[in-house]
Amino acid sequence: MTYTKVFGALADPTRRHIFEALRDEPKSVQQIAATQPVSRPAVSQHLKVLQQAHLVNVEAVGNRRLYSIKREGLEVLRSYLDNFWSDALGAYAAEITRQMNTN
Amino acid sequence: MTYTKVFGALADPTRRHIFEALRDEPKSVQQIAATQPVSRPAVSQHLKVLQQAHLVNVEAVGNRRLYSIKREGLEVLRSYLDNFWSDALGAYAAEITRQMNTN
DNA sequence: CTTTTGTGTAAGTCATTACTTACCGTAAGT
DNA sequence: ACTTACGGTAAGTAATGACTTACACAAAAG
Repeated sequence: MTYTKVFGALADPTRRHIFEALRDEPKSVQQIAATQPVSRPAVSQHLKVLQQAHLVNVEAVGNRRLYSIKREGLEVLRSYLDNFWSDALGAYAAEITRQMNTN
Repeated sequence: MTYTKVFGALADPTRRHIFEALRDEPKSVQQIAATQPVSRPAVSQHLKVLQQAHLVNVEAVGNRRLYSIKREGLEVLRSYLDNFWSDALGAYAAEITRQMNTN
């Protein structure tokens, strides 16, 4: 369920670009929308999805709302990768692991 | 573009389950379909998507087609995570890194 | 050779989604 | 107070997607 949210959030190119735009510094909705080819409400909707995936944080500052990267979402992703091979490590998984170390 | 394919492929729960079902050993379409709540053609279609995302391999063996995990897709994912912070590391990214090491 | 098994693909349907414009409330500037 | 700036939400639309059944074809079995 959480995986679905995170993968789904990053699956859309526009949404991924918005997410990446926040990497260097927190930004307001307008600041983000100015660099994106979609309307301002569209950006708001994307930010909502990113928020539900625990990929961004919001902080209301005066008139504006500053969005920033939140670690939690990406950590879910990393744990998926880390757990993929370790869970119930069978013969085939071991074989793959061997390939990973070899190549 | 590649990111879109991989994230999109793993965003669907059914497709993710199919992918995970291949972790322990290669399986035929029927073997997979037997454990999944969707029809056999649906599984075929999911496998096609996973293939295009470089997440699975196919090998025709006699009558059947054995699907197996392919490393490439997940490696794309891992590199996305790894490059996320390191690319154009700004002040804010450094701050996040500090948080990651602190918490 | 005929039948069965295994799988991909076509076509159609229903739900989801990414987008737009229009509208509303709230905070800041004059 | 009035106006402008900021941003969330509603409503509608066009595209995408996940699923089904029906069909086609190759390999295995009889």
